[in-house]
Amino acid sequence: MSKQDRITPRTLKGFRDYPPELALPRERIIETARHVYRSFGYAPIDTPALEYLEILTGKGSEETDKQLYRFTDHGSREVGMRFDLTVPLARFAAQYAQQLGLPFKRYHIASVWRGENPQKGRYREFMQADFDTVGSTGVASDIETVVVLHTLLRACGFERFAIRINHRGVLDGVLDKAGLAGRSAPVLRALDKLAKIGPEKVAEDLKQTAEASATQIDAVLQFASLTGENATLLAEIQRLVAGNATGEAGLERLRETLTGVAASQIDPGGEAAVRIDPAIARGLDYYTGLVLETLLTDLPGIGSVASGGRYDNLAGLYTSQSLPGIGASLGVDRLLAAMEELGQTGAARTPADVLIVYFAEDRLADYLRLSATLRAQGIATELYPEPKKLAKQLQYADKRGFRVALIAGPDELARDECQLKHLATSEAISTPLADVVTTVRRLLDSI
RNA sequence: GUGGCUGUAGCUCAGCUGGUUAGAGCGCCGGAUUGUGAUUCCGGAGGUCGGGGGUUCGAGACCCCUCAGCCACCCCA
Repeated sequence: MSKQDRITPRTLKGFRDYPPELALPRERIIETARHVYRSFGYAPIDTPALEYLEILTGKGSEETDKQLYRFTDHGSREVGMRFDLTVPLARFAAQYAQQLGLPFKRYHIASVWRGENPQKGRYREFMQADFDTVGSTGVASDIETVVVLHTLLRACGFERFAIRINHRGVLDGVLDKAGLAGRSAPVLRALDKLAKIGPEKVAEDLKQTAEASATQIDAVLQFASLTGENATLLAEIQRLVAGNATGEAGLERLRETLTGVAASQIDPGGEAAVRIDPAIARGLDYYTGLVLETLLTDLPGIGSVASGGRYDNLAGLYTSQSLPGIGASLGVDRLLAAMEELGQTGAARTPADVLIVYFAEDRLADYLRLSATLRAQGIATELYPEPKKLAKQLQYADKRGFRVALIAGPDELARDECQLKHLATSEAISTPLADVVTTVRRLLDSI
């Protein structure tokens, strides 16, 4: 093939490749999410990447409709690629409601697609790790959602983050009292931008998109600009929603949620990580109760890495059965981008801990036996594939991020021993072959 | 989708108002060191200047188109 005919290897805008040093921490996030979700009793499901177009359109917001990847398949069906995992859950729950039984708790870790312009932490193909409880309206599920997110972020190695929570009922109450009840969608959308663009621009926005009066704008901004400790906020909000049933109910729910979170003892240091934020509204139309977003303290600009909320009737478009639920979604690839930016991805390019040096060509059987012994005890072990010179193999071990090199040349083998070299400190110790597993394990534990 | 900035070696970047054979640091390969990597010394390889077209005696630089990244709008994970 001539040079001109050759196809340039490249990836589509907004789509990315994951080399080992990225795929390794990415898989770690996925495994952590899976582990945390399962520990709370959520069961895995999976659904197709492609759905009938009618399943997907008109569900998230008009924006998601615009971003939908859609096409006609080979059988002339109008189809679309899922843009989140919540809509497929709604379809799934409606379709199998009879067999599933309620409440139904599921997690779903999979890729979704949105045709929007990419930025850092914002891709056209990205993975979400969702967990939801369908069929329960109790506050316990609200509490659990916050607790799961907190546990998950901690398990991913984050200490500095804030789960910001709010309640749509409170928002509705405030809007109702201000006489803006019918215009909640544009108002909430404007509110959502408060932290980013400031009160003046939000006011302008409210005036234009929601045709709000000066008094109305004032009422909304006064609410959204509230800051302080959760207890203070609860009291302030109480004042603002007083006399409005929806608002008071929402506030009470928010209070119960915070009390429950405290009882869950996820945050022994206090309430710092879970905070009421009156400006959190969420653009998605289907939320009706608790709404939440998670921001990383050291990288707020990348946006929410995990968010969600309560929806009272997600499956209403597919079934007459009422299927309320609550859940949240971890943005796996956004969190990964944040970790990259913060230098938290690590440098390892191998999942194995031990590299066995292929030292003497005629001792391959010994090396294979040693490899098998270590692996049988759960120690990930790679045997170098060729009897190249020692320096080469050690260099390889170092570059890939192995922690221990096992060296067994003719001298060591003659004494039924091997050498274990700790790559980071360059310390080497000798150990009898019979003890190799315990010694390696001790070495790895000490690192 | 709209607008702005950017795109030079594997990586980070330099390259003055267009002027000979496009540079640096790091990395990579080889050797000093045929049983010990990451340090030191010596040598070496590596560039369609994102891609295509145009202006010009001459383009990495200027113009147009295109692809990609980043940022903003919008929206969100």
